[in-house]
Amino acid sequence: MDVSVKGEYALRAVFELACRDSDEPIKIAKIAERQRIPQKFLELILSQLRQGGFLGSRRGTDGGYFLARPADSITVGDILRHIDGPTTPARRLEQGDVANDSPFPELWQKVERALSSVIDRTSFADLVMRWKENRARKVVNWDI
Amino acid sequence: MDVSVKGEYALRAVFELACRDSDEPIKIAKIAERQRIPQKFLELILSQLRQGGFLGSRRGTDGGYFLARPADSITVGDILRHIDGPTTPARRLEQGDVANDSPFPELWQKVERALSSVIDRTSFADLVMRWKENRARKVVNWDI
DNA sequence: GTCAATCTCTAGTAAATTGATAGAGAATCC
DNA sequence: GGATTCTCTATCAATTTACTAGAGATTGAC
Repeated sequence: MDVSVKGEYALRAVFELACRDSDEPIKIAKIAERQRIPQKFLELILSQLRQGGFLGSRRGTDGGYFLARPADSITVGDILRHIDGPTTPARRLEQGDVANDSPFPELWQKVERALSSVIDRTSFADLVMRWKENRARKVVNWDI
Repeated sequence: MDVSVKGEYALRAVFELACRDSDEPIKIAKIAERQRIPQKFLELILSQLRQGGFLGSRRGTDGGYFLARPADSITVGDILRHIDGPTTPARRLEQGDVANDSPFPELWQKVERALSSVIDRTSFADLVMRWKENRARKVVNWDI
C-alpha cells in the first residue's frame, strides 16, 4: 500500500523531462542534481523507462534523455506500474469458486478501481499544468 | 502500492471472527486452519490486533479470540493501517515551500483519498453482508 | 580518427523487510 | 495439579530495496 522510492524517483524524473517543452535531451547528471536523486541509481531507472518506451535517449556530448511520447499520453500509473509492478497482485483479484470464496477479491477490485481513477487519469501534462498554476498563485501571494 | 501477506492474513482473520455473530472465542488453531494461515505467524498477528484494541482474547480451554468491538465499527482500513502502517508516508503528503515545491504531494493526497474512500468505508459488517448475499446467489444458481 | 562526454549494461552489496519458526511463560478451567 | 490455550521474546532464511562500481558502446567535435 505504498510506493517505492524508486517509483517516486521515476515520477520525478519524468516530470522533470515533461517540464521542458523542448525536445532537446537533458543529461542524467542534471536530472539527478535538480531532483536530488543518486545519479547511478537514476541511470538504472531512466534506462528502464527507456526500455518501457516512455523515454528516448542520445549519447555523447549534448546527449541525454527526453520524452518519447507527448506528456499528455504518459500517466502516473504507466510509470508506477512499469517500475514497481502491478498495484495489486493478480491472484488477489481472482474470484474463488463456490467452495472457497471470500469477500476480498471484490474488495481488491474496488481498491484497484479507486487507485486507477487517480493514477491512470493523471498525465504528466496534467501535473505540469497544475504545478505551473500553483506556482503562479504562490508568486502572486508573495507579491502582496 | 501493495498489501503485505501479513495484512491480508489479518483481514481474513478478522473476517473469520466477524462471521460468527456469537461472542464465544474462536481458537487460533481453528482460524489458522479455516483460513490457511501458518499458525505461529497468525499468533503474532492476532496478538497485535488485540493490542490495537480490535480483538479480545481468553486463555485456557474454551479460550480464543473474539471481536472487541461490533463488526460495523471496524473497517478494512483500520486493520490494514494497524498492521502495515500508513498507506502513504507522511513526508510524501507534505506540501513543500515555494523554493522546493512539486506537484506530487497533491497527487499523493488524491491517491490517499481515493484509497480511503474504499478501505475506510468498508466495515467487516459490510464484508460479511456482501459475502452472504453472494453466497446465496451462487447456491441458487447451483440449484437451477 | 581520436578524444571527451555521455549513455548502457552487468555485477555486486549492505541494510531492511518479509514471512515465517521455536520455545519458555502465564492464564484459565476442570 | 494438569491440560489447554494464549503471550512474549528471540531468531532466522530469503527476498527486496536502495544504491555503488566499473567496463563498454555511441555520439559529436576537432
